[in-house]
Amino acid sequence: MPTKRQAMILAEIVRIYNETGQPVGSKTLMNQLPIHVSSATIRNEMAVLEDDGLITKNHTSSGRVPSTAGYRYYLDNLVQPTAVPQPVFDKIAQNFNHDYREIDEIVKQAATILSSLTNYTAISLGPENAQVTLTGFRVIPLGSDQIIAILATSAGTVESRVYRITGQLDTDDLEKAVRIINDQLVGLPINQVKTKLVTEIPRLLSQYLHSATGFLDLFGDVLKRAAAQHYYIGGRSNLLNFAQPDELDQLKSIYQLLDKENVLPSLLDLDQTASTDEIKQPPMTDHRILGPISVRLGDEFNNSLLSDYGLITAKYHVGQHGDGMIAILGPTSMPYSQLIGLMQLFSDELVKKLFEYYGYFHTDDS
Amino acid sequence: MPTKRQAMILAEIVRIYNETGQPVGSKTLMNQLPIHVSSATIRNEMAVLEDDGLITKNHTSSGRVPSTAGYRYYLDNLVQPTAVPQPVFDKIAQNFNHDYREIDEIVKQAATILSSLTNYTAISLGPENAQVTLTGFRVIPLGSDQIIAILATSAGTVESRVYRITGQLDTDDLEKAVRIINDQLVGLPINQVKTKLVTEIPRLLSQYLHSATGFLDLFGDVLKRAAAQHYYIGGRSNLLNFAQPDELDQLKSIYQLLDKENVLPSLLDLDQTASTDEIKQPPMTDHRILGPISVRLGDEFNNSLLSDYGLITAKYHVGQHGDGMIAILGPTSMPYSQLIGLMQLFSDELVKKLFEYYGYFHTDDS
DNA sequence: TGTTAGCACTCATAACAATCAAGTGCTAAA
DNA sequence: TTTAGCACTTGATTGTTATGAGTGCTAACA
Repeated sequence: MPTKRQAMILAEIVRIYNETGQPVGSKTLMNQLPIHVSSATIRNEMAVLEDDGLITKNHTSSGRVPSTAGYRYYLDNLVQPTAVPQPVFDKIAQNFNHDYREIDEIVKQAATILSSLTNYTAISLGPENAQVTLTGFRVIPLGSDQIIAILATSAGTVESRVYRITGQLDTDDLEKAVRIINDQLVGLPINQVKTKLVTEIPRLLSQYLHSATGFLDLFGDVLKRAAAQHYYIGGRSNLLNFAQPDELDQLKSIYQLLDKENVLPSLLDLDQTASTDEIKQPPMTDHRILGPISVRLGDEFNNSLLSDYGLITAKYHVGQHGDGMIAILGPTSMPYSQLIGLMQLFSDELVKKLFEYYGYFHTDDS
Repeated sequence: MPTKRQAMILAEIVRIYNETGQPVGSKTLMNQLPIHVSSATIRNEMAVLEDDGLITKNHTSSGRVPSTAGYRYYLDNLVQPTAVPQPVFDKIAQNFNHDYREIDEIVKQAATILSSLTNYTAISLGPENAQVTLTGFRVIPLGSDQIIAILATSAGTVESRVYRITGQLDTDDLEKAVRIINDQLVGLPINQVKTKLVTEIPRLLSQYLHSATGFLDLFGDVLKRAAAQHYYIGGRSNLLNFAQPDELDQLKSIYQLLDKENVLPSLLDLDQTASTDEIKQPPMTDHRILGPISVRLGDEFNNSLLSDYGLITAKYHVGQHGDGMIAILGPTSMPYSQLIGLMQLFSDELVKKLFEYYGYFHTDDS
């Protein structure tokens, strides 16, 4: 446990290292610290901090750099969120000042704004709710051999997709099947819909239809799309801002990681399995700081590729419409105090915008 | 104009430089060339090639590297497409061996395969046809204040989107408007639909509806989406394979260029204006080689960012369904002979796959 | 006239030593 | 407990030298 003065020095090292990007020496600290002690005293304190594993040096005679453990301690105990400057606030308000027709537009825009404000890579996850129910399913024939399937949920999302009918299903059968789906499944949470889809529904359908498999595939497909987590990544190219030129290979792997579908939710501990199954093991080191915002650093990921990266996540809550998340991916060394302040404000603004959207229509009946 | 032997030397320089990435010296050439001349002779020939601007050297005593003009000459006169090896062919066939439900799936998959085969960034543009006509438009109410608008074209694409009705339009008016659209516009090419939409249609609608603007916006929006060029970029991260570590800034700009919507078609000289307006100026240096494949190099782009890049494009033709394009973006120095051979084969396979898709349904009525 | 051997020259690159500056650890005194 | 002082370490910078790949040119040759 560092003393108060040691903690102050640690915080100052974090601050200066973040500003300059250079290791911090005892002299620099002496000039910057509010207390007046000599550089030798600071050196002694730094030796203790280093013994505690909170700071390291690149070589025997270099300044000190916060270690991952040092950042961890800083984030858990020392960081103070900074107020967001007015121009930034204005920029957020301005960029969010559109009428959105889809939730996904808002979510996507959130990632874009957040990345452009921070110059890091931003990730946004739309609001999700385990209580989302199926509110309707329709199939409309288009021409002779195509149909469009439309599925609506209580979250206000509508998923539509075109399918080609290969002749196994005629129009009467389709209508019957759709009626069965609506009678049996509307009003149920998506999870229950999924389970019923493999238990009761096939039996029911086969009583009325010749061949139900084609239809089940189709419905299952639209359902999967409607229930899929929607996330967006903004400012991918910002990873290049702080990448080490000699680590291009690693960078490439990270890009591929980001592009790989559905890897992200697992990275964020929002693994899909959590919604259907019990949570098998507690999430990894989940150091809570300042309400819904948490930070994951380097070795706390279960992916060694990210050992030099940090991820700031903020969960947000949109009333009965569920929870979502926004995140910033950057180097381990980020201006956390500013970013955490920004994330607090930004998630509030996002929630407002989402409520505004949901406010237009009634989620209960529809 | 280089002599035959000079051309042979140029081709060999291109080949060796591509394999090794190193400047090519006279001795190396002496050993590799099929003709038996001394290195001094080759030096003399190289001096001529350098005077012609076809090769350059990094410093006074280094080997030679093809200049952009050298590549240009090579591509226009010397390159010989290589046959695609069987394993590569198998991989294409294997990766294309799915049933696709949408054209866009095929187009996207094409970019993915092409990038993974070449380790460069691949771009695919779906088939487009100026003769595509509107085949139908529908509006289906969902609940009390949402509708889904569905627009189908003769190209087989179906565009659907959800809109929120703000109360200006009641159901009767909507039905009327949809009927007018179908009566007046179905069967017309998209371009004509667009022009009529701002000329006759508003008058017609206003005769029957109280306020037509909301509906017109809606229809115009879906139409725009349906008529938009669909392209996909695969293997973005491959740009990192050959990027110079000291040019990360440039790389970042290129990533942003790729992410910027609709910049790509203009890059490919398929600017959208070309389809509606007359082509105002002839496309830039469009050196045709080997049928529908052409290559654009460095300074031939109207973007200085790409001065070190090359773009191999192949136009493909899917019968009456229109033309599309696939492209590979890589460094100026690429194994052109192999890549051109690959592009020829690959675009054929893509066309096959697209015909297979279109074959399922009849484009004339539907 | 085209080709070749030979040679001086150029330049990038690597290896090596010398120097410098930043910063540390430790000791002894206050 | 704090501080001044000092020896020591290390990375970065600079200058020097050697090496090697490759060129351009000249003169001899077919």
